[in-house]
Amino acid sequence: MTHFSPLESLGFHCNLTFKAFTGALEKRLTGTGISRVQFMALAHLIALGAMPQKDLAELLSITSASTVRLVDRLARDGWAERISDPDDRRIKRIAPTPKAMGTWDEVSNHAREITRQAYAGLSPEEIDTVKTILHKVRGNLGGVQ
Amino acid sequence: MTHFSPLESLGFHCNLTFKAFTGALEKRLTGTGISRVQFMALAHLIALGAMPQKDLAELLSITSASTVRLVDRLARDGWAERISDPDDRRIKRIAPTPKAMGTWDEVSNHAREITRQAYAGLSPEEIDTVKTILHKVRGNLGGVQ
DNA sequence: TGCTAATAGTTAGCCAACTAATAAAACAAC
DNA sequence: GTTGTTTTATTAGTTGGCTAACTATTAGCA
Repeated sequence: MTHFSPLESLGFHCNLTFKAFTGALEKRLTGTGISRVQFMALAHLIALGAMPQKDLAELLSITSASTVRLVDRLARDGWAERISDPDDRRIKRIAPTPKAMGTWDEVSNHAREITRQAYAGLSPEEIDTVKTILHKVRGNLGGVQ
Repeated sequence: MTHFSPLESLGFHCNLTFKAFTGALEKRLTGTGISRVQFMALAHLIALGAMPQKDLAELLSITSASTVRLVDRLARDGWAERISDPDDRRIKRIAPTPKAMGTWDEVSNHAREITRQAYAGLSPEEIDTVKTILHKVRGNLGGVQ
């Protein structure tokens, strides 16, 4: 019986590729005062507008407990704020600040350039194929689709 | 100009898929006393034998500082030990313990079963295609190959 | 109406990654 | 052979995941 080879595992390849993306993003974000995770949160908040903390957690695929800390840091750094919902006092709606919205065009351009760089020499069909197969793999594993 | 859509990003898909793998692995490892990261470290140590801490760091694609803490926990839990190299006293060679080697066949079987489960309904060619394209993407991004 | 369920957010404690600064040892060059 | 550089491991502090236990609020139903 042969042992498990981590270097051949598709999970390992996904981890490496994810690290390549995040590494490239972090490199470009240095000096902006926005961390990679804060960037992803703001991307959702600006694309979809203010939303309950729970919705943000689902979009980011993290727990609500982790989201508390994340929103703490976003608020501390002036990128987002908690707004109590008058209709349901359990809910804190997370809203991007004017400061965040004002710089977003410039900042989000980094992500678009990384995407362009990552896909160089690859057809849209190839990228779609990868996404489709990864989706199937997630389905097989019973994780997030 | 359209904004960045995180949900369509290949990096995001890779993160989700990686989470699906690690989630499945963590589920199967409950009760063994081995964490997912400890599992990956042991997989390298048992496949290749004892090695300097720096080599382990490279295989896991983490910094040497992170490796110190990881090996601390491996040693604390009795899965590996630091052995000073008599020829170069800077080096601590990390060796799996007999306890680790004794249970590895059984434990590593979990990873093989997860791989089988993940690939259900997919041809080996499709898996290879994904690995090849992800490799190209990493090359484009200038990260770890 | 009032008890019970479920839901949203928080806190606390852990694991695991990172950077920056440091110590110790080995190597290299003069 | 002393001095300076490089390499290996460590420490300290931050970020960002997790689970479990908790509070506050809402919703549902007898």
